[in-house]
Amino acid sequence: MEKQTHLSWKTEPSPRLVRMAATKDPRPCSIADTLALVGEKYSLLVLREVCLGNGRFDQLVRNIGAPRDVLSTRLRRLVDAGILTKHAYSERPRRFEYRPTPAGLDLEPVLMTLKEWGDRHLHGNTGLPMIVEHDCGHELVPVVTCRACGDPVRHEDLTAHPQAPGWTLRGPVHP
Amino acid sequence: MEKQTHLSWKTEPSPRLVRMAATKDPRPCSIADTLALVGEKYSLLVLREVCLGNGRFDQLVRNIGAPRDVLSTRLRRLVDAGILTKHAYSERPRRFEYRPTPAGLDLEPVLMTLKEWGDRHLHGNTGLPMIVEHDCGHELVPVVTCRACGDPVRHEDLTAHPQAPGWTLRGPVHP
DNA sequence: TCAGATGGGTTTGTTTTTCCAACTCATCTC
DNA sequence: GAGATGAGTTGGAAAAACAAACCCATCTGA
Repeated sequence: MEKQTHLSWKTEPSPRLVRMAATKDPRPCSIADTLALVGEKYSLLVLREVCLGNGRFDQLVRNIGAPRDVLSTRLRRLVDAGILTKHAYSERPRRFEYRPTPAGLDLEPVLMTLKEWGDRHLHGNTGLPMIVEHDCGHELVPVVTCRACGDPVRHEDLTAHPQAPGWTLRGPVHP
Repeated sequence: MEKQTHLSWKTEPSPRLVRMAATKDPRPCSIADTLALVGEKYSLLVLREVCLGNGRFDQLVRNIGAPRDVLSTRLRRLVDAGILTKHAYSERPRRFEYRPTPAGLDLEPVLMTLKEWGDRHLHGNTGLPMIVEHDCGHELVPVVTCRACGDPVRHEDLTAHPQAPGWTLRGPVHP
């Protein structure tokens, strides 16, 4: 798989084995691609605030607890990525508010699943910092289901079909 | 809300306005708490590999493209957090494999929603790097639903009920 | 009227992380 | 025994995060 390097080793400058550092072509993957956009520190918290309607710079600083300069970098990136837009809510003095685009709102499922996990595993479902109510009248407990059959998705029911070389093709993982 | 600082300003050493940097008590939130554990660079990709069954150090290095030292730090942290376990798959020579704990597997919904977003918004649902098949026989397209009513969750149907001060209580965000 | 506060950032200097390449060490393979 | 393999660790340079201060236009209250 990394065979091409074998041929050149004999004549390489380095006299000892040079083992490759992190390969430059990692697995092509939508998860990685998404995280490249929103996986930096604070980015998803920005999205959380913005989805809650708290899109002003000082609200973000306060509610997230991020340094102002970092926040300002993140905001630029998220706007560039088409996840947020910048709205002027006042001329004279010019003041702005960040809001989610439709693509940004499409990231809410990520926030919900993160919240679910934290509620379950970090807060034991008691004394939750925030409760989200669904319009059906109940507390929202998000469940990921399969669009085709509607069933909740369990790890054992999944098989990965990688489209690129270098993948291990597997079904259930647990022994 | 930050009123306590008012009184002391007159006598503070700094002659000019000192505006607080990132407040030290950001919003208490399960999303932030979860990200504190798995939000560092590469952590969720480690989980991806491990859920796919590729839990050996060199596989992780190759498939993720992370520096070995960073990976080794991440692995320690994820094991400490109870998200991974380290299994010896060979004595003499001692060799290890990382596997997800049940809590780790519970993070799969996060991976799925991240993948969905990337598939939709970054790859236009064509030429996807990986297809996951559900046991029902169809390609898995994860949909987040409300456990109580079973309906897909839409942003407009949510209302946040923060349990801590400093929150803005809102329903639908869009104007 | 003007001292100070507010909103939305940028600048500057320091501390942490990341990154990369190389190194280790025990074992297995040719 | 020469070299490869797995699973890391080490050391030094580069990049990011951090904190505090600064900026500038506007508004506010005494």
